[in-house]
Amino acid sequence: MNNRAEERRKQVLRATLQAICDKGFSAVTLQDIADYADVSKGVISYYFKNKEDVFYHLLEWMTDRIFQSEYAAIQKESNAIDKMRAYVNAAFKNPEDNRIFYRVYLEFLAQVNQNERFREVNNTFYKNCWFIGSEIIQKGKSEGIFTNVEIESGSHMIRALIDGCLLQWLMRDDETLHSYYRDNCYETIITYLNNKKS
Amino acid sequence: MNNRAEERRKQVLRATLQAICDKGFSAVTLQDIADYADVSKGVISYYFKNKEDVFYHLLEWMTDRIFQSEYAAIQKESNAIDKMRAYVNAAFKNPEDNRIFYRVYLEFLAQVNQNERFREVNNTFYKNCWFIGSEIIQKGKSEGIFTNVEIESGSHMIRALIDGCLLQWLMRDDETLHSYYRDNCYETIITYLNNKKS
DNA sequence: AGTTTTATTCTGTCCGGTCAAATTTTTATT
DNA sequence: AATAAAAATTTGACCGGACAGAATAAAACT
Repeated sequence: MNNRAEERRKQVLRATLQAICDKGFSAVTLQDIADYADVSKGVISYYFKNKEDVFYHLLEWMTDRIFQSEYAAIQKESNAIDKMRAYVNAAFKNPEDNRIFYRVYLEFLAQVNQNERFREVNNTFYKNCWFIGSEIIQKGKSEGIFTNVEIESGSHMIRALIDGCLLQWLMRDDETLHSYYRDNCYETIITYLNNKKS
Repeated sequence: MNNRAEERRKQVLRATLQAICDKGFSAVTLQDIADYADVSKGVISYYFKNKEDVFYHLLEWMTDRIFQSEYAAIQKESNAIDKMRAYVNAAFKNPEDNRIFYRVYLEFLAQVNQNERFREVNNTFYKNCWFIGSEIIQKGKSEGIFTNVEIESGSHMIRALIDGCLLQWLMRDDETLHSYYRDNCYETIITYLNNKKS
């Protein structure tokens, strides 16, 4: 069935994610992916054009999952402050899985300069992130807060801080820092959004 | 002479920097480095233990240069606000060269999980960055400003925002955005540091 | 001449992608 | 339902090419 193909593809992508996390982007071979997925090498070529194609679809799948999860989180809340909290929480949720995700995402980021298709996927992801930020700021403005923040640049700065915090957290191999960065990230953003111009 | 050796090493490192920027970390071969440096492959083996050793020394050299340049910049200024401005300016100075630098630095960051020595170099770099942030916040406190910011977490957030902005700037291939990110990064940090707790 | 430095060649390893054969699944026929 | 035929999927051996590092040769310097 068509279903089988879809299942296999997912299986290969999940295997690739784990393989990259363990061995690093450039060290992963087709054989590694096949081993992690418990299939033979030929299966990968059967369902994907080539290795680059596997990576491309993995990046697409990952960034889409991150966005969907973050967007769903803010939609559950009704006011701007809660939405902001939910946004940061979503970015930092699930420490163990998240670490794998962002570790691999970072490897992709490094590849973006060498690969036009990766760049396009990432640009879409950025636009989605900024969209979330814009929605929150706009909601805040409609509530009479966040009055001194520009929507566009504000949404850029929000994502910059989230990414910067995630990066630092990723680089410091200490699980206790997870909530530290999550909470400080949130507090810092709120302070920035709430600023009263002097 | 010893001098000649030092010169050759620098030459190889500079070539490696350029090669990684053009071709990507994992694609760079010893032959590439030799070609960029206008020497033969043997030279590299003569001055470095192996390819990984070249990369290690390059990372060390790069992160040290970034720190030295940023630290020198804040020392030229006398008050906290000016220091902060100088810090951000230093991080964003020299768009073209900087792009190469940070592009390659990003590739190293992605490798950090696979390489203990890289991780150590980067940890040192982070500590240096946080040190700069701490100095600025402390100076501010001694001037009676930045009163509501903790020194440690504040220095973490400052670097997180700088890195996040640099990352976004790097990913968006538009030279006009350089001053946009530099200025917004600075404004956002100052807003955060100056916050009046309600 | 002897030593250091540079250039070239060699060698063993590994990898991505292919493909023909084997296996499994689906469809058609009786 | 049983069987046969066809289609889809899976396998792993294989090939050509690329690379790191070693070995060797040549040149430059002292």
